[in-house]
Amino acid sequence: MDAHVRGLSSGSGNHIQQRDEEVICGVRKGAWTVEEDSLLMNYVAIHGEGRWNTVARSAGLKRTGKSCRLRWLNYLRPDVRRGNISLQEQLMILELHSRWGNRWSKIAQYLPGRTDNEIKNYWRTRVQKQAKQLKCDVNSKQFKDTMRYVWMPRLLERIQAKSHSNSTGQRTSSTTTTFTDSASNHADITTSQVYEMIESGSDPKYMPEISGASSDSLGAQVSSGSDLTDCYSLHGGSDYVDNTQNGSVGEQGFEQQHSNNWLGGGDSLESLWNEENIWFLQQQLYDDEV
DNA sequence: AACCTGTGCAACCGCCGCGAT
DNA sequence: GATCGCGGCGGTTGCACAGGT
Repeated sequence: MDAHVRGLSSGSGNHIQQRDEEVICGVRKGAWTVEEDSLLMNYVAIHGEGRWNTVARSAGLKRTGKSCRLRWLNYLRPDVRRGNISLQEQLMILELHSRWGNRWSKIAQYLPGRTDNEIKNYWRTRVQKQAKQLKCDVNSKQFKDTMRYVWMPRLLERIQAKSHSNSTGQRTSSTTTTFTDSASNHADITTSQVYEMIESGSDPKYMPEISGASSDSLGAQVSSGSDLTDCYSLHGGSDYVDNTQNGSVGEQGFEQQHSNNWLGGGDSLESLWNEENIWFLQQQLYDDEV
C-alpha cells in the first residue's frame, strides 16, 4: 500500500525505487543504489561523519556532499527509525509543533531516531491534509485550538487507555523517569505539559527501560514498534473499533466515527478526525463571528 | 486489463548562518 | 570587513505504488 509496506516487501528500504538517475557534470542525482549506500556506510564507519564533500570525493561517490549527508542522516544512520509514528510521537509532534512551528530539526531532537524529514513529511501528509479537508488553514487559530483541545487530549486518553489496558503499570509509574539526554539540556523546554507527556512514556529515548526493540515496550504496545506494516495499513482493523470505544468521545454525542478515517490506522491521527472535530471547528468559527 | 487518482516518502533545491581565510 | 566553502534547515518536487473506476 504505502511506501512502508513497499520498503518492507523489498527488504531493503527504497532500493526498489529505480528512478531515472541522471548524471550532470559528473554528479549523480536521484535514487541511491545499494552500491552507493555501501560505499557511504563503509566510509562513514571508518572515517566518521562530517566533511561531507570530502566524504563524497573520498568514498568514490559521484554525489554532492549534501546528498551524502542527507542520505546518511535520513536513511543509513544506524539509529534511524522509519515508519509507524507512535501515539506518543504523534503527541510530541503536535505539542512541539504548536510550540515551535516548522522547526523540524528541533522537533526531531525530541524524537530519537526520527529525522526532521520524516517529521516534516508526517506533518504535511497527515496534519496538513486534515486541515485541507476541513477547509481551514493549518496555522489558523481554529485548527490549532482543535488540535490542542480535541486532538491532543484524545491522543493522551488513548495513550493512557492503551497503557492501562496493557496492565503492566510500567507507564503510569514512569513519572519519575529522569532525563539524561539532549532534551534535558534544552532550556527552552520548560512547560510541564511537554515534560508530562515525555515522562508518561512518550518515547523510548526518555524511557531507558523500554528503549530499543523490546517487544514489550510501550512503543511496541502502541504501534508494534518499528513494524512498518502496522499503523497506516490496517484498513478497517480492530484498532479502529477500539478507538471509538476508548476515545471517550463523548460530550456532544459524536460517538459515530466517520467512515472516512481514510487510512484507517487505529493509532494514526486520522482516526481521531471525525465529526466532533468538525463540530469543534464550526463552534470556533461561530464564536469568532459573534 | 488499462487507465486514473491519491498517497507517502526520498531526494533535491535554495537560502541562511557560521567559521576559516 | 569581504569572500568562500560548508553544513544545516525548511520547502518543494518527483515518483513508485495501491486502490478505485
